[in-house]
Amino acid sequence: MKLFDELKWRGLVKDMTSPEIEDKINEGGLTFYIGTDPTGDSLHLGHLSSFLIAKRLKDGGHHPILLIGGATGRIGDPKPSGERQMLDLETLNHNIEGLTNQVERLFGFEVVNNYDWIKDLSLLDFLRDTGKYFNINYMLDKDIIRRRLETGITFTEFSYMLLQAYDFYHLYKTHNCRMQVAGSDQWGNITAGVDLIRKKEGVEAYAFTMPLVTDKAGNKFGKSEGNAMWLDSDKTSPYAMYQFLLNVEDEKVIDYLKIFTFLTKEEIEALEILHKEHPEHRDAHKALAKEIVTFLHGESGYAKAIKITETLFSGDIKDMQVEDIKTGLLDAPHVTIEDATNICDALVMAGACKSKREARDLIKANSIALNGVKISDFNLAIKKEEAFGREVAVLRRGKKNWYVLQFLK
RNA sequence: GGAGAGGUAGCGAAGUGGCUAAACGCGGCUGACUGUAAAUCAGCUCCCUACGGGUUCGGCAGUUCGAAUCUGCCCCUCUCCA
Repeated sequence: MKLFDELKWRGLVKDMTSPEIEDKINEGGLTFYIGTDPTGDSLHLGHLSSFLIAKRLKDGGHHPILLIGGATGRIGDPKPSGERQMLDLETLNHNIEGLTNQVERLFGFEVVNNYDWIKDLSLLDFLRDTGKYFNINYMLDKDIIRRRLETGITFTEFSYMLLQAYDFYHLYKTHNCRMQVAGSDQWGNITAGVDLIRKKEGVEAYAFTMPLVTDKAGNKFGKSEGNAMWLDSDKTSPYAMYQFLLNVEDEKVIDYLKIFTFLTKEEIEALEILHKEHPEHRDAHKALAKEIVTFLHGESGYAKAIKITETLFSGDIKDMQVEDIKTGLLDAPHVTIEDATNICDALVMAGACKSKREARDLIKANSIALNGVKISDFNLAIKKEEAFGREVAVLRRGKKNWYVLQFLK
């Protein structure tokens, strides 16, 4: 299968600026870029799909550049819901460093920072040399701007598009970068860049977008309990990532295999058959979780995730040995307590609840288990002699939230 | 600068003097059912060391026995006009 057809098959192509892109992609040798603003110090699962496209293109003989928006990050890309909170310089620099290290480690892309060329751009030059190429009506016609006109948009965010267009132009001039790849929400910004290059240089640049990856309900994919699933193992453990992927909706798992893994068409189609015949075996889910966790955290990270999963889901915790519990719950929050600590206090200390009131609510709702046994008495004292090996007790909130209580020696 | 509309819990949205800690929907948490899925059904969802206490309806100051609801000033948003 040719590279472009493969991208199509994986559902990674939404809009293209030109049909020539198909040939360009199949030929190889193109320098292209993807961009991200340093809004966090790690990428998350929502970023991964477009970075993997870049990886696929790289493996197909193209040259990827990652642009980190040190400058554009100070402005904020307009989002539908309203103005962004501006980040201070210290946070941005911290984030840029984190992202750069991560991308170099995971993907091996060349990394550039647009602050390096935008910081010295004079306002007057910018307005004359770039602003003059953009009619306001053209800008107002962009989908994201149109939507924001209802609720309002500052001049600052309105200008974002011009900076991104300028970035593309700059990379064309300095790196002979001819193509940009992004999520579909970036369509307005990237076509602005394509137009700028054409107008200023008379050169055809290319761009294509990928569909936004969503869950079944149409929400952005990659959030658990409202938090992003980070690619950094310090922020989201291999186990947490593994579990998140294992619990993906049945209807979406095959789509995700195409988008997020390097498994071949044949391998994925085989998994699809297995999945249809025995959804309860979750072969597709396991493959998805294995591929991604191994890509991000290596064999050892994957092994760790599996080990913990086996500890927590393959039997009754009551029958476990101390050592298994210790290793199995390595990633869970740990807290040290005294003998006979009250259950509500322990729940708060462990971070399972925000207050004792909430602790009581959860106990009333039959949601709390101590050492595998449901609790109904909120005056209960957690005793050392009932603990595993007289040193470790285990709290569980709901089905999947575990907390380790370590007794003082 | 002028005229009008509006700011209610994470979000959307009722409520226009006491029965309101504030309907309803979404989201979130939890329980049941399952396959650690989805769908469905049920409970919880301002805060708290609770048969109780504390703080809310953009902000401040008033009117009143009593205010999210009335008055004044201020801040913010939207629409139209300039």
